[in-house]
Order: sequence, then structure tokens, then C-alpha cells
Amino acid sequence: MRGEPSILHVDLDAMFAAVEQRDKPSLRGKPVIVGGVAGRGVVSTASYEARAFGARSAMPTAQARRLCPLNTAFLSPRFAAYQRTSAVVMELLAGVSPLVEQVSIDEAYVDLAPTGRDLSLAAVTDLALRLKAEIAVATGGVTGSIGAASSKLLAKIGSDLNKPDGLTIVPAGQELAVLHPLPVRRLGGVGPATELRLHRAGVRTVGDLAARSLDDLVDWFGTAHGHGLYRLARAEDNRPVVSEREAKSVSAEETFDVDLTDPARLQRELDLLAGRVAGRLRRSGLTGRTVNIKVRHPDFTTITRAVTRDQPTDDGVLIAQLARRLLSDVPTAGGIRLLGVGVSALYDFAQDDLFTAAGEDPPDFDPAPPLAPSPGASLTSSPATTVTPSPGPPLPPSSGAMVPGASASASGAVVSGASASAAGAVVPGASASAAGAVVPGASASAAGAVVPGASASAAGAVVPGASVSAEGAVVSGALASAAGVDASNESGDSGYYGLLCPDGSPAPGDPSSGVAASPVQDSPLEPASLPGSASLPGSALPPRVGAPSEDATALPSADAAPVPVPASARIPADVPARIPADVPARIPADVPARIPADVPVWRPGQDVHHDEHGPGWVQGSGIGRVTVRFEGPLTPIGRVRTFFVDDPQLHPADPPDWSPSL
DNA sequence: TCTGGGGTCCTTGAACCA
DNA sequence: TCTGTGGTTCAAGGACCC
Repeated sequence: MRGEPSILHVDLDAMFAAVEQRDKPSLRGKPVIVGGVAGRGVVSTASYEARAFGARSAMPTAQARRLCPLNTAFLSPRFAAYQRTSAVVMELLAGVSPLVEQVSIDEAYVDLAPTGRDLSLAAVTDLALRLKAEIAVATGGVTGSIGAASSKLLAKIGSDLNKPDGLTIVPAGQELAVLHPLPVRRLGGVGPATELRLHRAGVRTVGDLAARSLDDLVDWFGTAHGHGLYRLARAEDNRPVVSEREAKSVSAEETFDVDLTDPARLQRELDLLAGRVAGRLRRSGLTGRTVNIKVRHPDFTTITRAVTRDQPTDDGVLIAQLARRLLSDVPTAGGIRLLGVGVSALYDFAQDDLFTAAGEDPPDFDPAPPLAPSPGASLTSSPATTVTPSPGPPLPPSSGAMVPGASASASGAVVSGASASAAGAVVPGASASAAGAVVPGASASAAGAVVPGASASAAGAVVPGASVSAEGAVVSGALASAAGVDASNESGDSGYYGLLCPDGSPAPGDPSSGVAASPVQDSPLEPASLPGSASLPGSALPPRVGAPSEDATALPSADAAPVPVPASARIPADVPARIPADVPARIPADVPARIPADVPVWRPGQDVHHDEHGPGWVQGSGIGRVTVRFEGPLTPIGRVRTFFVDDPQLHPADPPDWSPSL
């Protein structure tokens, strides 16, 4: 345990949805769901507006559709755009300290200890507030919440206490006061199963947990988990911030929209997955000894099988062969919902596999050529984004409501806010007395210093965005008004997102098909936008071959080009040539069966460029049409136009730049 | 109407070996 | 040679995280 709050945890707020709202002005202030839009998809991120209706991460998308209003946008993820935003943030963090541990695409720990900085409460508070402001400016309005504490455990809990756009600093010595009133679920490592068992034992808060003996916890949860819980409940966490972690395994898996029973099809899927894994191994310079498969049956029972070789490999054919062998021992007659292939026991060198195990055919193909860098990759090596210290440059109008107050006035606000409501700031929404219990005995000024931003944000004086409750209703209104528009979109549509019939009316189809984020819009099919020959889908237009994504993930991504025409096009570049060329490109789950397989499929949210109308994004598609809204992060709300899905003037595009300086 | 994808870590039991 | 024991490795499954 350190003697000062020298570890920061930075967590971007609803990052995927925030990036979508930044890049798509018409979605600002509206509920946005990012995730799998197909029948079996789940929510990756829900905007705060969507959370107000009960939508949550990991919830089935179909359930989110039932909870959210009709104007909710359901979008496929655009990982390239998120990665670019993440890279900008990580670059900012690297400017704060050389010791940054990126935990995921949207969160990281920063260790201030090696920096030699002043680690007093006031200094850390000032630093965190400036960092928050810089993040918001550099990302074009994506906010982050920060926790600062003497350990990773408390820093992470702190960043989560006051979301969104919050700041919580836990002074050394106050860890238990903050920790013990919290529900046990807040502890890392306590998931649904552990929480249930603890509740059954009458343990609901971390304080309750701390009251239990080590023997009890070891008895309930085993040695490692029991000791871990025992320590965490006492705020004992000496985990260091580690800048680099070695991968332990590499895997790929896919959930099928329809359970598969055909053995030949299963084997082809296995080959594709093995090829993806092998490609990623090679790109990472890794090899592995253990090949494992994962099989999920329709009843959700999941089994794994593994085999370990003497020699490590990154050979896609060999991995596929071993995976097929493992699959042959698994009953598949009842159907397979999910199939996965993984390689573990990794080695960070590529050892020539001169002697393959008995019965294993040697590879008979050349390694795949290196893939082109992803569109956003160059950004990570670009010069540091210029971030003007507070007061920052003017942000896009809609961002005003999302960006914290300028840091120049922040420090003063911290003190005033703190003195105004003392410890009431610790847990937003908590009663004064409850919050007071969090930092017992703290003087008003001391408590104010403990959690500066919170009280200020609660007052709404300094951190306007933070004054928004989790329900996000204020954000919604603020953004809408900031943009000068009503909550419905510019063209006066009803905001309904669903299948679109040729006449513009909602299709009677299943809205959960996920094909569409198509608003019922009043911009009729414009003749000028249609192919002159009025050729319908399936006509003799030249096939459009979109660049397959570098590493096609099973989760349908808006990064991906439309499903291309050639049968082999969806096979990643690293799939060995031995895989039969007649493997059909799998039609994504959300494509209506009646659309011919050779017609491009546009995913909701996908970035596109039209030769005549410029850049935009796919608002929805269906019945042979695709609806595009022509707008970007730096434009006003744009107009909507509808095209045939095979319009030769319409192309997939890279994510837009959100800052003129990029 | 269900429940993604890519990971990590832990526990348990079996097999193997000294 | 047989048996018991303890350590190690592997396989399988569960829980958890983002």
C-alpha cells in the first residue's frame, strides 16, 4: 500500500457509443446501442441515453430492442474508429508517465510514482482534472472518468464511483472508509456466481466480507480466490502497474446464427477459425504447443478439448488438423451453436517445425504475406495530438455538454464544491449521511479534497457533463439543444430504426433481424441516386470486392467491407491455400435470405463514401436498399438518401477524422 | 426471446514419474 | 517387486473481465 494516491485509473465513458455519437451528429442525445445486431448478438456498449431505458452491456440485443424506444440506433461496432480514439488517449497518458498499463481499449492504469511529480492531493487532483479536459478535447468529446488511489483496486473503484465524466481521489488512509460500504460486486473477481454465494452467506458489502475469517473464504472459494477476497476486502492490493503483458493464448470463435449439424460445414468453419488464429500468431511472432477447441451446444452447454504437441507451431493447416481431430470426438449431431479454436502454451519465437508429429502432415503452403496495416494504425505513430491546456479550444457544439469544465477554474471549483457539500460528493446520489459515512470524521475541507470533482459536478457548476445522472436524460436534452435540433432527426423522421420497405414504410419483418438502423424517413428514393439502368439487386453490375477486414471477427463489424462477391473473399488472408477454394463466403446472420448472395451487405453504422454525395454512414439497409446519412463529426446533422445496395458510386470508407488537426 | 468474442486465472482430477 | 506418497503436467470446466 502506498502512502499517496499515485495510481490513476482512466476509464472512457461508454466509449463505443460516445465515439458513434461524436462521428454521427444525428445520434447525439439519442439512445445508441453498439454491438451485435444479428439475432444472437449482445450489447457491447449502451450510451447513457440507452441505459436510461435499462439497456446494459452483455445484454442480448433482442432484449435491448424491447427496452429501448424506436428511435434507438443499433449499430455494428467500428473497431478501427475506437482504436484510433484509444490510441490518442493512450498517447496522452504516455505523456503523463512512462508506466502505463493499458487494460483494454478504453481503460488504463497510470503509475505516477516514477514521474517524480508532486503527489499531494492537490497536485494529483489538478493533474487528473487537466488530463480529463485534455482527453475530452483530443478525442472530440469522448469523456473519461478517473480514479486516483494508493492501489489499482481503489483507483479502479474510484473511477467507477462517479461515472460518467467523474473524478474520485481516495487519499491514503481512507481506503477502507471508501471500500467497506460498497457492495461486494464492486470488487474485481466477484462476478455473478461469487456474489450469489456471498449473498447466501449474508455477505453483501465489502465490510461484511472483511468481517469473515480467512478460513471461511478459503473454504468457500478455494485457496487462491479465498485469499484474494480476504486481501481485497482489506484494501490490501500491491499489484504493480505493468506496462507490457505477454499473451497467454490466442483464439477465435464464432457463434452461428443457425445451429450447424453438417460435419463438412463444421470442418470448414474449423479451418477458417484455425486460419485466423494462425495468422494472428504469425503477426505476433508467436507459436504455441497446445491446440484447443471449444464447442457450444444449442442448450448452451460448452465443452473444450485440447491436445498438446511436443513442438510449438503457428501453422494454420496443422492447427486445423488437430482441431478437426479434437472435434471428431465431440458429439455434433444435435447441432453446434458455437465453435472456437485456440492455441496456448505460447512461445515468443518461431521455431521451425521440421519434424511434425506422427500422422500430422507437414504444411504445404507458403506463409501468408504480411497484411496491410489497418486504416487506423498509422495514427499510433503520428505526432502527438496537440492538446491545448485549459481553457481548451472550442469544441463541436454538441461536445459542450460532454466536456468537463476547463481546468483553469477546476481547482478552485474543487475547493468550493467540496466545501459546499463536504463528503456528499463521495458517492453521487448518495445521501449526505451515507456519503458522510464513507469518509468518517473528515473535515469539510479534507473531505472536499478527497473527492473534488464529484461535488462540483453534482452542483453542475464546473463539470456540466458530470452533473448528468446515469440515466443521461440531461445529456440527451443538452446535446439536442446544443445541436439546435429536436430529438428527432433533421428530416423530420419518426426516428424509427427498422427494416425499410421500398416505399419508405417500416418493413413488417422482424425488427430484431438487425439489418437496419433505417429511419422511416421522408427523403424518398431519389431517382438521381439510383443506377441509370434502374438495375435491381442481382443485376449485371460489376462485382464490388471490398477489402476483407484484416482479422475478421465473428462479431459483425461495421469496419468490415460489405460481404464481397468472390467466394473466397471472406477468408482471411492468412488462411492457407489448402482450404478448398469452394468454401462459400458465409452470409452474415442478419442478411435476409431473399437477398442474393452476391449483393453487398452494408452494416448499420458503417462508414461509407458516395462519389456524388461524399462521406456518410449506413443508417440501415434492407430489401435491396441502403440508407445513408451524409454527415460527419465536424458537420451539422446531415441528410438521408437511399440507394440500391449495389450502387457503384457507394464505397466503404475509413472512419472520419474528428479533429481538423488529425 | 435469451445469453458475443477474446482473453486470464483457478480448481479438480487423472496420469505419470521419482 | 510392490505399494504409498508427493510433485508435475495436462485436460477440462468454471468464473471472471472488458
